[in-house]
Amino acid sequence: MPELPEVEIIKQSLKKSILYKKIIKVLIKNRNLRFKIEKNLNKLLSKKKIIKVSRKSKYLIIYFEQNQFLIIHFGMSGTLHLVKKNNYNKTNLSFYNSENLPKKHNHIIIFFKNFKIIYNDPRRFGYLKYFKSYKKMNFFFSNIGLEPLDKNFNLNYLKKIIINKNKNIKNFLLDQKYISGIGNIYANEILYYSKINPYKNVKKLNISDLKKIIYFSKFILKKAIKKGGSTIRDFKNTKGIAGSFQNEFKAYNRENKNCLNKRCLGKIIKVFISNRSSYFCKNCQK
DNA sequence: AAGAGGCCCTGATAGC
DNA sequence: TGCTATCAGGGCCTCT
Repeated sequence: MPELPEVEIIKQSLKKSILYKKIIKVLIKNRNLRFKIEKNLNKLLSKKKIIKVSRKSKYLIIYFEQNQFLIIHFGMSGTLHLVKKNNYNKTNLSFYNSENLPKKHNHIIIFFKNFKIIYNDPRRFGYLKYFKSYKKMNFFFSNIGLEPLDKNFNLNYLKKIIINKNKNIKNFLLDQKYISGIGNIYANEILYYSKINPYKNVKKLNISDLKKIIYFSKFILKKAIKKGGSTIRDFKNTKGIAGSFQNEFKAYNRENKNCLNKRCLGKIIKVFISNRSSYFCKNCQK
């Protein structure tokens, strides 16, 4: 569930529980995520107090005292589970209730006084990374583009980044070094709302196209956040917060369904662009 | 040297 | 208590 809106939702719910709390210890059950997890993560994080929880595009960032940082990227299947020590006492603390905790793939466990946080990730495309200075973290982030919710994500920025690029707009929206935070779901939705064909080369986009992309990427991401993100795979055994934006998809996952634009008689088709499924209406997306 | 595709990995589902 | 192929919310790495 991890595009920008989903990570934002994780951030918001996590923040309430861990802000100003001290980590007791970190247990690494499997270091082999996308990148090998630092062996001494426990040593680095034990007794550290969390002073801020934030997000940058699809990354969750935890700030500690003494200028230290932990980022979490969720890959395709990463989730965080918050489990109270006494799990009979159910409170709002839980992001996912402990009884819905997956049995497998609980790779990293971070212990606090009265609860623990578990990083679960079946496919292991996600990872946690520690930085010992803001400068180092900043360097790590130096090659990702602005996210659409950034106030500087405007016409000038878009004009600047598409210069001399030879790429279709679908791939361009997914390329984190130009625009960050958008994943496959929201790329499809943004192009549908903007009425732009995913195959259209960015060279051929006119000013009106660019304006629509700016407007609708902000609009859709904000709306998705408001709806708690999108939950594609059914978390059947989870009573935790599930998103509802999937109920509002206009293009994604709607193959052969009617186009929802007024007066359009087209159907949504599914194609593969660079191995990622793309859904669009040929009729209105030109 | 920008851009396309392969690949990392597990699990769910469809079709046989 | 079937087996196999395909697909999934991401992005790094290699090759051209």
